[in-house]
Amino acid sequence: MSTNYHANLTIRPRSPYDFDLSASIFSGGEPSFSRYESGRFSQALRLRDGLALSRVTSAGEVEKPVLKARLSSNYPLEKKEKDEAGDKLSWILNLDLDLQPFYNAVHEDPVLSDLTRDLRGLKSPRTPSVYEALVDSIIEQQISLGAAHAMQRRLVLKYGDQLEVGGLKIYAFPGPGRLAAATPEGLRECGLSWKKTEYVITISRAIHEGALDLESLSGLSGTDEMIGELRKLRGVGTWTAELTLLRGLGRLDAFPADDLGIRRLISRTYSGGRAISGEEARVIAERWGNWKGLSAFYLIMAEKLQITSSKSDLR
DNA sequence: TACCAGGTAAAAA
DNA sequence: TTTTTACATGGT
Repeated sequence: MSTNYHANLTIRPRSPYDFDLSASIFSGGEPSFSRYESGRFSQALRLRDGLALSRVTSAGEVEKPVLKARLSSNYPLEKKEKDEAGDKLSWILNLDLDLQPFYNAVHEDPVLSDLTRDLRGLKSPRTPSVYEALVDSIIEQQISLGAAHAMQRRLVLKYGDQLEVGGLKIYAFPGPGRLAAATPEGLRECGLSWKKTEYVITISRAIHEGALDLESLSGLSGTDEMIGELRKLRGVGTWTAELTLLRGLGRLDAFPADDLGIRRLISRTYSGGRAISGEEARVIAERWGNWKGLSAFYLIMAEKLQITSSKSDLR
């Protein structure tokens, strides 16, 4: 039996920001670590002294966004912890992102100018760590997203850090130390192929032993340089590196051109349905300048939400 | 029942 | 050097 502590927090995202639209990417997620449902986003946060559950709702509007967060944990949540949780949530939801330069940059593009109007205030989320984005991306290689999500869920439930708060068990994605100590057989039970268990354990050990520091990647100057560093890791190709930078670091110029889903979307919207190669996708994406990755995210969300652009074949 | 799905490394040619 | 092939599971 543990006492639970609570705290409330107000966060002011940079305008414009559509919380419900942006958080809807977490619909159908796992309630015990990351989920959006009925206007509320629940996320387990790893704070310096332990885990906390955050529950976030909107208290404002797209042009004047205000978020209210309620924190729960098994240790007192003072100002320090509240500030820390606020920083983590701002990171995960990308609340400080200024969308205006993106909207200006794609203004001339017939498809995206429609989407930036229909999806105004949409910001792409980030994983709490680069490490989490990398492990997720490795798991997602080649197989369907549904299969990958089932494996990621099993991995978090099995290896993640746990906290029981208010009768609910919450989980944070395991740190490198936990998976460095995992066995191939243990990860294999989560559904990963033998090869992927080897990639994940090797990378986790390198981080745990101090030979690799993914979280300092942001210190490098450019996206291409970061992709080069990530590609040195066994099991990490261009696609995995780009997806990791986009989701884990919020490098919105990183563009996974080889991605099957993205190629399909660009084919439908910009090539009249003709199948295109990764290289062709890369050429088309050049028009989005340094906003290629966020542009891809807008196309993906438009498909997910069945938003059609009158100037494209999207349907 | 097959077959495909947000790739990658190793084997074969 | 370039081209196949094995891999794993969930949905259709």
